[in-house]
Amino acid sequence: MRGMGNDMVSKGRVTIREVAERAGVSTATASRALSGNHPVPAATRARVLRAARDLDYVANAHARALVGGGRKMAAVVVRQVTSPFYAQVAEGVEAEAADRGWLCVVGATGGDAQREMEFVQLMREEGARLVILVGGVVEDDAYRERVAHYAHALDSSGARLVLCGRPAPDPGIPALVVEFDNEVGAHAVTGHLLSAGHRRIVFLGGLPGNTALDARVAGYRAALAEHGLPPETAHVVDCGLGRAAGHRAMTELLKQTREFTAVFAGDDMVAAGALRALADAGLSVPGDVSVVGYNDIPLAEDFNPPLTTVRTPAEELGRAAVRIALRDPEHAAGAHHLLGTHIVVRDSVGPPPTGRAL
Amino acid sequence: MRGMGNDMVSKGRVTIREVAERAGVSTATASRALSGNHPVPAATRARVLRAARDLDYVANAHARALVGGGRKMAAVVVRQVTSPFYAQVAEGVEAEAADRGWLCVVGATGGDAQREMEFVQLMREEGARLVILVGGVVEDDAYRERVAHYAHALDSSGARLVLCGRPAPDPGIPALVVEFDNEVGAHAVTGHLLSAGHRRIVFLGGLPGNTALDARVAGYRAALAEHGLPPETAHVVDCGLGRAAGHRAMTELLKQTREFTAVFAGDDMVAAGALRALADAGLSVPGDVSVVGYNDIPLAEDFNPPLTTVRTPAEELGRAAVRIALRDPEHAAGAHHLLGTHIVVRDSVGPPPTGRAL
DNA sequence: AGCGCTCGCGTAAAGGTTTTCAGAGCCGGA
DNA sequence: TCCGGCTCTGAAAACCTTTACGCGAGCGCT
Repeated sequence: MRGMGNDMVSKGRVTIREVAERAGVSTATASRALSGNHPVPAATRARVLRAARDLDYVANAHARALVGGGRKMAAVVVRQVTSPFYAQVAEGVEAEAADRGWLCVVGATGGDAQREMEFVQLMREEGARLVILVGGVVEDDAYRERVAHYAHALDSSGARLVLCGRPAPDPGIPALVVEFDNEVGAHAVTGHLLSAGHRRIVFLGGLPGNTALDARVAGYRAALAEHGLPPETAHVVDCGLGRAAGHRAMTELLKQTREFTAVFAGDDMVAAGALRALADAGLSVPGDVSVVGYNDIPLAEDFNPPLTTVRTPAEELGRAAVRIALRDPEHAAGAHHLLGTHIVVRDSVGPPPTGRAL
Repeated sequence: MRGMGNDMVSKGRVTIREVAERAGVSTATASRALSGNHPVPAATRARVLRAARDLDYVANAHARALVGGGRKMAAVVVRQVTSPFYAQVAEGVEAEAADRGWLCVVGATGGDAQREMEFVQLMREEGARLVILVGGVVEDDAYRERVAHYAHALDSSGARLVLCGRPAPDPGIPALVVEFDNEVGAHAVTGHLLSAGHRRIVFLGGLPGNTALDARVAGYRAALAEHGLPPETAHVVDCGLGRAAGHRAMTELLKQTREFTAVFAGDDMVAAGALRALADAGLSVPGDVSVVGYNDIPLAEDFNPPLTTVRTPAEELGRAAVRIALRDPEHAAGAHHLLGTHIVVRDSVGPPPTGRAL
């Protein structure tokens, strides 16, 4: 009926017992032949494999995990999968996991702490051995407590917790941190604007308490200071992230002042919104205003103009997270890894318009 | 030491036995109280729940799945997670799955049939009850055979297979199809160009054998024909998908001819590449050439100019896939569902330049 | 020839949960 | 008073695989 050979059992899954029976061995031998955990004579092995193929045998991962105590599964938790940056990180995790035959499950929280907790709980039930929490977050007491709870809970069942782009947990908390060096990236790109001659640079997209953004702001301020500019030169607009926020904040800013020649957007999506707002206001980039972004999302080179930005190799971040977590079994707990970034120069930065530079 | 209360067991996971013991009931009663599958007096129930909370009990999903025969898990398979369209579909699946307490795992194939097969096999082992294959594909014999194999294999263990944006399988194959009506979408957007006055419209991004693209081409041709234009008016460039392909093909085309006033890109990423190529050639959009895309990816409104395109609600596609698969248990096998699309008008279409319209 | 070692393989236990079956206690009706 | 039926609960089986243990046979060495 199914057209798949006369050996198909019509109901229920075929188990290792049936394979063993058909191969004329015990389930123990069949298991050894199939899993390769224990040597088995070639002839026997071939007979078992043959039987398994004939019956279209599929091992039951649950039974296997039950006795084996755990399973090869990694979980990656992001705010939303559709954000280009998070998608790249998730892809990195998935790729690195797949390379080692691990399964990768993704959870989206939408930024909701409740959903994050539920998902971590679910991962505990599922026996995930690696949970990777991705994305900046504002660091308050509730957050610290939550992470401490995750870390201990996962640790007690032998699983690892990795924080990507999140603040380091309190000392003693068994979690790893892998992130980009936001401060040097921001420093570099601010320096790029400074050496193009800009002196009045506004930072668009601050989010006080969010350690990733705070670090970028710090790098921005440091670069300004190193150029001998007084601290009050710094102008940080705390509008948060995302295209809509960038658009709104830029529009608003233009109403208040035009006393700036460059914009450092905290994120490429913010830059996208800002670029549109500038265009709507009849300003040309980089003729009237120069703009830089952060993260180098895949479409940044198609912005108008192509965006000068800081490349944060997001996929590599994901890969590094699983690699590091799986490498140093015990030693690494509490370790803090920083990944390098580099600036990519495109067409959105030019000299400041004459007469407006300081 | 852990600071989490004096009831923490230091080694190993706490099982339902320990919960039962502490609550003074049997494991059967504990299970009933915890899972809610069977009524239990409020007092007993409270005692069990209390014990579980005190011990930080976490159910073992494997044991549960082992006895329950399967588990609430959906798998979504895409070419790559970083493609905006696929990411949105995956997000839809994840969201709909999460709404029902299901787990969602994603697999990326990179377009490799081998990896697709391995992943489906893995899902069989894991006991996924729903596998969703997303994304157009060129339909050859090997493909049809592969899908037939997946469908039968999954069906025999009671799992469902959903094809999103893929060709319908041969009749009798137990798989559902959910996709957008590419033909009417393409028809509509072509009509939009026609009523703006364009007569020489080139379709950029054909991929013969890919049913999704073929359908768009068909809609494009049909709209042309309905306007009384001779068939040879149609000009399809088979460059495939992606930003790079669009850029290359557009650059190439401009070298050969400028006898067109509008471009219908088979996909927004192709449009992104084409827009850049047009800008590089010094052509203005929509002044010299009008451009439309397909899919309405999130950044389409930030293209230069904002892109008129066809909105294919990708997240809804993902949600619909799981909803439909889970709704009609038996009846739906082989069903073919079409989701509507609509055109979204932005600034990339204008009247053809005077003297060049037919 | 005899001893001991290795190899191959089968038996059985273990892993944690759900569920079936049945027993116990209780209430109400006859 | 007795019995039917209902509610609550516990013992035990079942789900499928892996692995520790042990046994028998074969082989090489003395």
